[in-house]
Amino acid sequence: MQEQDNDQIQQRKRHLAEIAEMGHAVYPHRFDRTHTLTEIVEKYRDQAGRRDEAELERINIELKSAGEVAVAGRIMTMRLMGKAAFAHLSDGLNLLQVYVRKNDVGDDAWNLYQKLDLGDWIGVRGYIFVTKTGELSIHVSSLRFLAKALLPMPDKYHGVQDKELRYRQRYVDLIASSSVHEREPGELTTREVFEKRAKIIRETRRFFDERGYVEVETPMLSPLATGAAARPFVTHHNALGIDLYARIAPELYLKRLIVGGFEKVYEINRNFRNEGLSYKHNPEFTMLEWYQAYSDFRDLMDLTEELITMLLDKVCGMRRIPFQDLTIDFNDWQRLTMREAVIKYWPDESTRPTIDGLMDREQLEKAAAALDINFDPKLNNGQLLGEIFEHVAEPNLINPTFITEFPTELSPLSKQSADDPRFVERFELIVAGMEIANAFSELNDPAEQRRRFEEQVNQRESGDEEAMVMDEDYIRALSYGMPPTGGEGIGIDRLVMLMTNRRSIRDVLLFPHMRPESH
RNA sequence: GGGCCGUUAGCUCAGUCGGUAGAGCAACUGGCUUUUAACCAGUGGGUCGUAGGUUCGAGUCCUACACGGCUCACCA
Repeated sequence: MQEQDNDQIQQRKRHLAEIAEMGHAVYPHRFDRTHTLTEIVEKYRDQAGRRDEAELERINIELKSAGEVAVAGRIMTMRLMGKAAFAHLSDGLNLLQVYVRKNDVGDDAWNLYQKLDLGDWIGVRGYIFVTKTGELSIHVSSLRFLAKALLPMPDKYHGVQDKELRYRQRYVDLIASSSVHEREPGELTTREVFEKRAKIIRETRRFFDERGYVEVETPMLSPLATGAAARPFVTHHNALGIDLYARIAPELYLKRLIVGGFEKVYEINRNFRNEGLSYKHNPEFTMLEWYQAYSDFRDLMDLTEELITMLLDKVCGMRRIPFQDLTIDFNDWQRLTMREAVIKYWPDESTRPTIDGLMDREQLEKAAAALDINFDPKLNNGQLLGEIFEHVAEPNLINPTFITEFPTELSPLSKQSADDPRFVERFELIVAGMEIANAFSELNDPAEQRRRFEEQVNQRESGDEEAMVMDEDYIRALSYGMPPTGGEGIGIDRLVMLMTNRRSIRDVLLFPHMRPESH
């Protein structure tokens, strides 16, 4: 707006000045509606549609007798025909046509109408009718100016195609995508994506609330960044004179609450990780975590299936959903151990390792070499198996699959398997090649937890910046006794991606992180 | 960080062999009282991402940079 105004902006400013000269408030304070546009559209949907003349007349007499309504919205299209005009108003979700006729609104309103531009906000009063082409409309009797759009609207047919513009100026994307004509069948508008996102979170809360979980809030800023393997953002607290970290996970705080006697808690909130951006990574992302006493990871698998199928039923209305080129079938839940998955998806018969081989250093290195994986020789066996799994199996797991039997080295907060201490009681849920959930039977032995932390500290000292740090207070909490507990985290953004068929996490974040604009 | 692609009017996009910039929407003028990607006639609108270079001449070729997209790496 600082740079030189183009002809369209100048024109719009002129129009605004002329509206003011006509005596209208150019930024009025309120407008009383009887309905939202969506309410009208939904209420009278059955009346719309092409009909013969007599039938149409009957319907319109009936609609007119119902009296006037008052609605408001942003002007998305305008068609002027001499002394009458049509326009579409938008409430962001739905469009409703209005019909303005000079004879019916009078000269003042008609003159005002001449000064309106695409994108302006107006309120109208009038009665509902159906046009001869069958479109539900409002026959306007009076008109009120509500606010000006000083900047020109995007192409009404194609909307905003430039992804950078869509992410940086989401408001423009939201305006334009509500009326874009060119859309794949079933493709959601930007607004609809975020309505669905809200519904997913709402229904998730309801799910846990109904089951007696208590929603809690734990620190977003804390003196230690723990609970996950990731690099943190650092900030400084002036009054205390200490550095604080934006949390990378709420895990250890939530388990302290289990120690304190909460039996079931959950939290839906942001985590922050100072790492790269990708189609499935954003530096801040929304995580659902919950913990429940007297449960183990098997209970959590069942609950996860229940939660996600409930969300699909309510949000998508089906359990077989399209995702990019794939179809994901949420009626088909698989359970595989990590080693079984590696063997199942191993690409080449002649080099395929055995189940036992995947626990043997020499065999693991041979397997990694066969896959051309460049691995750090400092990796331990568990980490190497994890690498191999991610290369061979993860991208191939399309339908929801619980991967179990994680190596203990990869899982410093999980309880070991009762019959094989090389593994922990943990699963990850993989869908469409993405990690959606991660859960385990929580390690509640403070002595063993200390040993695991010490291993992490050693790894950190040998250069692994993502290894965990020692958390003495957490050990102290566990020393007061934590009952057997299961805990899980679900990446909400990725779940929203699946349920709205969006390939990039940026498409399910209203304001994704971008490099700042250079001016 | 590497590779590939993109950046032209407010928006969506063309631009041939290097020869001085095009369309649709939007805007402006006129016409039109049930249109709907309204229509008909006419008009205006450009530092071609930025900075250099090659050339008689660069939107077009070369180099660097900026921003973005995709992808690989990283992110267990």
